[in-house]
Amino acid sequence: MSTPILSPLSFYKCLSDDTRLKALMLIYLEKELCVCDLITALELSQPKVSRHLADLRKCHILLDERRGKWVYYSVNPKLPEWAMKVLELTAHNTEAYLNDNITNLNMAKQSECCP
Amino acid sequence: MSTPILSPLSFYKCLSDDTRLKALMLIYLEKELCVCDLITALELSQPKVSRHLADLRKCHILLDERRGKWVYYSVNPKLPEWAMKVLELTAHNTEAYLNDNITNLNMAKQSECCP
DNA sequence: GATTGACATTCGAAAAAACATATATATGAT
DNA sequence: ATCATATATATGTTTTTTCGAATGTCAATC
Repeated sequence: MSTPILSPLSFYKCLSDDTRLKALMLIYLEKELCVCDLITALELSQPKVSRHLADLRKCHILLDERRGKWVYYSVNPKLPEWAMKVLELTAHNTEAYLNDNITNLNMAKQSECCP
Repeated sequence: MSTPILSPLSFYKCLSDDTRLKALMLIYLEKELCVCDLITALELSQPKVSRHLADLRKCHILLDERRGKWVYYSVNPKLPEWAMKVLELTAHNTEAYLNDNITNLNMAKQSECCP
């Protein structure tokens, strides 16, 4: 029954790293993504992506769900409304920042990573 | 004529420190504050406050204006609209986080720091 | 049950950020 | 000119964050 406590400071600390911010924006825009999608979209090593996703998970911004071999990440719908709106504003005003990654992601979706 | 470029990453890096986030929220809520107000409100040393204000100034989130002996800081009205809305959402949803500092600030305002 | 694929975690090093202290500058008053 | 006050910057140090590489775990398949 308790809503997860998310201090504004820990929220913004999560957004203050390039990998975390981009991963979060992509997941927000796509509703959910698996780790292999993000590795391709961000062009980063698997441990690096995984570590930053863990940060976002630990402060309850993201949820993870294993389905078979893959782990899917999505934005926690229980996020405070103000935080959700911040994500919305950011995602829709950072096209240039995300451009390359979205291109990579679309290519990833057409390949054979995850179903 | 050019609007100042503010990448989402550098914006959120500025918000990811306790001193900077609180100072920015207080300045946003009060329209403008001088350094001595912030020293009292945040209960921090002068160089520490000054250094973090400089960070916020350097990425164009804050403007500074000297009036006599005092330097007043305010939110840059040329901030991108999405960023301004993020400040609005944050300021009005972090009462508990700012509570003590607002109390301190009101006491500061009644004392003899700046006019 | 051994292996493979997808992902997570640990560890030590390197880089970045934050700190306290000292010093500099700018303004107004004496 | 000198001094006090308000603020900024510079410097050396400590703390935090990030990273790559290696290793561990879990589920599916052979």
